[in-house]
Amino acid sequence: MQDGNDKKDGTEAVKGTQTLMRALDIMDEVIDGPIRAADLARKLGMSKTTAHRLVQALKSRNYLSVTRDGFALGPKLLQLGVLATEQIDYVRVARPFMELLSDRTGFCVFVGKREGDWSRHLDRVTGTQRLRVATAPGDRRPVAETGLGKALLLDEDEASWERLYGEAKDGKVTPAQIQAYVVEMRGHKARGEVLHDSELGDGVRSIAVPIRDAKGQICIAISIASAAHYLTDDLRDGLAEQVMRSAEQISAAVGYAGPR
Amino acid sequence: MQDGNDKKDGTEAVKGTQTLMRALDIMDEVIDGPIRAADLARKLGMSKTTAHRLVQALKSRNYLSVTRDGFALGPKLLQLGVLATEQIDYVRVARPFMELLSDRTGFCVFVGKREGDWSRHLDRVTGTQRLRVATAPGDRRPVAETGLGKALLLDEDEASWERLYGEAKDGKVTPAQIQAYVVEMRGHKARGEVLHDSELGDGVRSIAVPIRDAKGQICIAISIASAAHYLTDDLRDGLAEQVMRSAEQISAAVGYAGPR
DNA sequence: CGGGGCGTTCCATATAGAGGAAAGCGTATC
DNA sequence: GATACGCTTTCCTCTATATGGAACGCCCCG
Repeated sequence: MQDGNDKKDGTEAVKGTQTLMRALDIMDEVIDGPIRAADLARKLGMSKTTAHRLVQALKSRNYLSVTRDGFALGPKLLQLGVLATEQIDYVRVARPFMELLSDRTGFCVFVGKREGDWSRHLDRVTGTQRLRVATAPGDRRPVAETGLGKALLLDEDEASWERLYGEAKDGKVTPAQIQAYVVEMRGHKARGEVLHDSELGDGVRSIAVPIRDAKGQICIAISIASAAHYLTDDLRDGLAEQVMRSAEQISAAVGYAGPR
Repeated sequence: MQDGNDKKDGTEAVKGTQTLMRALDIMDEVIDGPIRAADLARKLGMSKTTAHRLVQALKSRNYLSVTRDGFALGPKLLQLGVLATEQIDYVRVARPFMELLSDRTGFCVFVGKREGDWSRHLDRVTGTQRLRVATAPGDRRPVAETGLGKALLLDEDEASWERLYGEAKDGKVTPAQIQAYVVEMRGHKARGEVLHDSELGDGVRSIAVPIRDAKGQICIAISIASAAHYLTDDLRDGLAEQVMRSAEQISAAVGYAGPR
């Protein structure tokens, strides 16, 4: 967080663009629902004249539309939204955050997406630790039995968890095992984070968190992984916190605006 | 087409917003895919400095993102796109165009959307003619057997046409009838317009055309309707032309950007 | 090494945009 | 029906703002 180009606070960033910035401020206000020009002027501390001029300009370009109770988001945004969806590359967006997370924690970092009943590894950043987890981009595993996969499932209902777990185990599961799995998933869901110990007996442990797109849907997931030996219980909370923060940042970067 | 707020040509509209307009021009260029700042300056006839400043400003607000080969649409647009989708009210957008169409043709104008295997009438404008078609907003009919419904089906495959037609007729159809229906629908699809004579024996005839959203999908349909007595064969082409033009305008107004 | 492309910074200038004032309009209030 | 309020819209003046030229650092290519 020591680099200076944060824009958390909001307003000052590039100088020499007052008009543009004010117009974009207007867009931000309109996000919260239709609003009248006079209210915009008040809220944003500009004259009615200015608000009016900007609003008219945005309307003329279809960024805003006029409704009975003020200005609302316009049709141009529908078009841009669809095109942006096509242009955005989740992996590329996630990359810098993965590197940051790896730098801070030292662990390997992975991202993956769901493909039907499978989880596909899309990218990884090898950490600084000697021990590396071997899973390579492109690998596919049953979605119910990896940390990344379980994070991708957090929005599913319990029936799906049961089905996918059963299928991952090829049907060789007892009702008690299924029940235990569901209980475990409930816990993950409640915390918004998955702690997973590999069932392959290789002692690999991972912490995975889902990433949400602009629609609020889980689109990919991020995880850190290492030997359980390194990823110890007392480190767990701190690390989980960091992974979740990274996930939140990536979610924001792909357009997620928080639960609404 | 005599109203003056067209913006086909492009640039001049509201004065006193050069900066904003230039920034939006940049957005329009970026729509066509990633582009570098220097190219933007050339294409839009501004100095590199200006292009740079605007692009940085847009990036700082996440309207643009940086990629290997230039600037691309940013994540903010994903968010705005989703929200705009929620805020948009197709009926309200369509209303003025419906009134215009009714004024010009004198016929009743309807819009409706698909609900599963049904077609739901959403709004209507009563024309100037004495004869009025009684279908009221809220009415629901099998999607395969109304003009509006058939327009909503133009993107479906032939298997769906067969199924829906069969279900609308409650299974009481001969293979020959089904075949005739499919052939008829093929014709409608090719022309992008549906001419429909009511099967209720009330002599009602309609011309319906689909309206597309930003994703290119058919979201609603518009139709004009009257007694076959008024909506005669020699009027048909001219009227169909007008309905299609209205549909195109509404499509554009809800974000449709043409086939891509 | 030198040339051409790009992104970025600096600065003096003109001009674009801010905001006050006031005119239309529609809707509430009495 | 008269008066008042709030919103939109237009006009106009002045200066803060955005502009573009010049110049720098960087990378790639020949």
